[in-house]
Amino acid sequence: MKKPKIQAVRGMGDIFPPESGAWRRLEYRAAAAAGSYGFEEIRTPLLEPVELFARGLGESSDIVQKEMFVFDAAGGKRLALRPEGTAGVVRACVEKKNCGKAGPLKYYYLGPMFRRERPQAGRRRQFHQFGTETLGTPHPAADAETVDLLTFFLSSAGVAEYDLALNSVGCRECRPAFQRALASFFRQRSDALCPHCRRRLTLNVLRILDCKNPSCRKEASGAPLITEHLCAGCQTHFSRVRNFLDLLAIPCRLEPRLVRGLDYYTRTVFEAFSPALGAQDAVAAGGRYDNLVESLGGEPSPAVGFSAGLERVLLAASLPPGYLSPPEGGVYLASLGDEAFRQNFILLSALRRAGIRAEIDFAGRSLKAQMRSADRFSARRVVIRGEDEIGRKAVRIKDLETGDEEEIPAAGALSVLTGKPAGK
RNA sequence: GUGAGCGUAGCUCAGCUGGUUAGAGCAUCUGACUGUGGCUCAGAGGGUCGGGGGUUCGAAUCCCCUCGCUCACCCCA
Repeated sequence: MKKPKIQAVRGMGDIFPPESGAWRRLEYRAAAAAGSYGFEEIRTPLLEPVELFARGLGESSDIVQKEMFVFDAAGGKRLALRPEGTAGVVRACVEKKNCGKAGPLKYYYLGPMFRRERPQAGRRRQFHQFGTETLGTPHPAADAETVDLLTFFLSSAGVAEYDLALNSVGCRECRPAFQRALASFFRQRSDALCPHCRRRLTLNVLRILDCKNPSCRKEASGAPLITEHLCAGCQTHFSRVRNFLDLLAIPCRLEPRLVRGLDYYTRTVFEAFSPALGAQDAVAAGGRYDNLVESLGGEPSPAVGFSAGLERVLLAASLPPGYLSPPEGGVYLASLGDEAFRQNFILLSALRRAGIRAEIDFAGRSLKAQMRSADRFSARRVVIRGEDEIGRKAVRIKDLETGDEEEIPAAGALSVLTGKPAGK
């Protein structure tokens, strides 16, 4: 280590094969699932003005307070790497002034997010999320559709075991009263709360509910429940969402203490946990955000969405055998001598352009070494070409599975190997 | 941001209480009557023991600092 070597940024690792293959397949399944539910892809920038997230996620949220990568751009602008996907999608839609004017907008996104946290199992600084947003409908069926898609995606990705929790956090009509009730409840018991939660008393009472501190937990178990303080509208909405989920026979657990980290959620919230995951066990989460569009400057427009952490999906998935197996098949071209290499090089390109996986040795090594390479390449057949074959205007083709070998005219090699008649 | 554990060949690791040229398996390369794979056998290359400093006659082994990784707290997907 003479020269200081350049290393990847903490929490932002590389993905090599064969894992990269698993990623591609996972992303394909996500896109396919979203597609069949009527969502189309939206791609938004990785960089946004910090104010978007500050306003969108809530100034008091941990993400905004300490987890964003922020940069000073030329012209005094402050930019942030997106820590989540929803704010950007909403910003894009508001900017195009098309927030569900004619029916709901349904978009899915897939890509990297950035949060400056200490890496651990299932948590990276650059991680990847797949999510959907449905803008412009207050209908409870939209909530159910989102949850349905989430469960379909998880099972199609190989996540068999998970716990789906559902709750309603009310709206701006009924939540304040509940928060007051909760605050006065906990204030009477503040001695039993951890220091964090004592601060939460004034900052964000709701979060005391999902504190992991045993003592806080104990107190929280006797706390008033949001579900008993919902206004009529929220109550109806919640029960209709549950009805739709029942119709689809989606198993979920009502969790009156489920709270989300982002401030923009209203009414429905849900979260999927995997027992295979470790400390960071949330594999996907989401909910309704009826006020976000408005608070980002758009016409008031109710919306609902979810997002799944793909690293965690991969960790929680039981991958089918062969999921990580390397590619195989195709042709390996072995050459003996420069002229043989040149002729093989031409054939190589033609094979590849015909869609056949093909490889050649650049190093001019022994035939034995090239055969070994062919085997490692998992080729099905090897083209052998040396001085002898060139003299006869032929090539030898060896089948690596059967060991059979035959000599054919060089001119016919391409059509034999592609299985297509010559001249095509 | 806090805490704990760990950093030895490309990979997985061994190196007891500090002591001769730092090892193994896998991988790679070469060879086994000189143009033929997968098995076997033989051999080779590859490490400033994360980096820096210190203790010592002597350190991969002890101490300090630093960088990195991992897990957990926090929080979240």
